[in-house]
Amino acid sequence: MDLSKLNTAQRASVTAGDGAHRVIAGAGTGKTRTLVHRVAWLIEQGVPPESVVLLTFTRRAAREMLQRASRQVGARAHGVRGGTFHGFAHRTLRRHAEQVGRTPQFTVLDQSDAEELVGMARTALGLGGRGRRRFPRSKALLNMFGRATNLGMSLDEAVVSFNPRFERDIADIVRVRTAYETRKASQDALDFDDLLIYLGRLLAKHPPARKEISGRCRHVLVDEYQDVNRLQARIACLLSVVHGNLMVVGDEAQSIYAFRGASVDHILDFATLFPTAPTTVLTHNYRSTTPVLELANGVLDSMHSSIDKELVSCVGDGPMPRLIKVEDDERQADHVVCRVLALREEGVGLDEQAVLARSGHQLVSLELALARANIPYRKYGGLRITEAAHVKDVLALLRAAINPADVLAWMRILPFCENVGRTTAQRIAEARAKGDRSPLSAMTRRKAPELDQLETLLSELSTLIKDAQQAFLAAVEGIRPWLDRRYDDAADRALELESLLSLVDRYSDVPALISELALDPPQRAEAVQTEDDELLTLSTVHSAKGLEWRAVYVLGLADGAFPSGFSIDDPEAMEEERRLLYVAVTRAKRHLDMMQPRFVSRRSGPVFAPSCSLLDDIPGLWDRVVSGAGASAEDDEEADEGIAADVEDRLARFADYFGD
DNA sequence: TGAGTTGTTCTTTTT
DNA sequence: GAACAACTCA
Repeated sequence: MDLSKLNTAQRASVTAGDGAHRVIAGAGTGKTRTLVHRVAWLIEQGVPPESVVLLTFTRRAAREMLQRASRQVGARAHGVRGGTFHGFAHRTLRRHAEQVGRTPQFTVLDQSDAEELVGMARTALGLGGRGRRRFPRSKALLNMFGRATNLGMSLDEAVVSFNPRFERDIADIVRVRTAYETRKASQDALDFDDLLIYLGRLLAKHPPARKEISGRCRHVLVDEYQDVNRLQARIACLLSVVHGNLMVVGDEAQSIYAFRGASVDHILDFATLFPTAPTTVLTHNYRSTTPVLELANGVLDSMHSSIDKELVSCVGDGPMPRLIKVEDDERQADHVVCRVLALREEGVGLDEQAVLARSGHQLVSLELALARANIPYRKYGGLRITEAAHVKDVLALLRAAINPADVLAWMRILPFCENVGRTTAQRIAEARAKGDRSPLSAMTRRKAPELDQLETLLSELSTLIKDAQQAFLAAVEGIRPWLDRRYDDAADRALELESLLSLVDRYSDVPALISELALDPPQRAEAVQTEDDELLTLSTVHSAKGLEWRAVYVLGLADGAFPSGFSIDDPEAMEEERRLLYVAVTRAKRHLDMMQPRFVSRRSGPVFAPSCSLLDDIPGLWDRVVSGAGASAEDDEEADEGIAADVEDRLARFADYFGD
């Protein structure tokens, strides 16, 4: 194996001996490369690949790393167990299901399943109703439960510290959670948080299970350690408790998941847990030019926390980052489209360019503009295919076929049939969950002949569970007549379902399909086949973590957009916004355009955004960026027209309001 | 009891 | 723009 291309610090991490080890790796300093070589080196030293566990933030990251490691040491690298904490927990719990009160066939609830189940528990307890004072919605409730578990605090504490306005409702909130737990147990399901909780509990409280599970983890490597929460940090430690080999890699300046309980404390306090553990710091940046890093360092300087490291470029000089003021979303989109095409002319391919935004919906106007300009793109952090209603329908069919206790699935598919509504669906679902196998059509009061069709379809599906592709095909065929009635764009949806078939063949059987899709739902864009191999990337900043492009555009640098309106009054949240900006700008290798609109779009319409506090707080901003030419003269004319249109618009509203 | 309509509220980032 | 509750009518 060739270690000569690594620098001293990287090599030290790669060839570190046994024990605990921490690597602090600034953006672009070859963190992934180091991990990849570490894995390869371990294998070359004779460590059995299946005793190495590589925990990453996304499954994509794990796949990529193992691919690269296999270039070093061959196919053996694929024997390494890798994936997300949730994926690892899922696989482990399948083997220990009985110990956590489930069967090995348990279902994994994704976010929306969990929300629905909380909603059912909530209404069943009579906590809906609007006559009474406001009670949190199911989404908010699930959020509270998640906060509590991921931070390792009680639900009471979590409500008091994060949702004090619901303090008076704590008793009821606790009741909902108890009911939710009961429902999950009775339908043999675990939600995302449960996967971590139960694995944590198993490791902490069942010594034989711990011995078995951790015994198989000779080396544990954790990527993006700055984004683990308390529960995940605990799991990482417990997994390595038998052999004592734990390597964590991260960058405290890139911690961007506080909203789900992540805390930099875990990487910062590593030395408290492992006093003798060495720390390696990677500081040489191989990704970006000096001007890009000057700006990144400026963002670091604007942070209040004491992150004390400057990135030094090993790439050299390049063009200055540009700050471009535009009028609004549309002008912003137009500018990006022009610039993307211009750079492409200069030889920067579409696949070397990316547009990043704070939230997914900020990309919408750009998508329209790209479509008009015929620029092919791929969007990350947008809709997942499993969020599409018709996909959920098909999956619900399959779920009901493999697990009759899956009340959520029944509640989704039963009302397809004419004369079956919520009430009937609920009655049937609960009866089935209790083991009642009488024919569906015998369980209603009204006549619902379509229930017989449904029953036939389900029994057909249950004979196909060993073959994910066949079963999916049959489910799509079976659901087609109902699609027409449910959706006015049924034809498009049917087409999309057919195109998903190619995606399904990577899963072995139906249970695998269901749980893998819940844990790692493909982006909707990924599912659609395109002939273009050169695609522009659109992404949220969160989903761009760990990636890099030659040219990067950061959208919506204005208070209310980036930073998010939710963060502006909260110093802690603003600190996270700064880290997000840091992540965004450090994705760029060479070209960086930051867009600052004067108006940001809200539901209620455009809102004037006088400034961007994130930029204002960067010391010496104007030494670090140049003011970009917003647009050509002819574009300015259009901008004037845009403003004139605004004035007209306002005048019309005034006239409306004052009753001219 | 199902089906369809209207009004209110909240609106981010992901496994 | 979606989720949810409350309403109406058959």
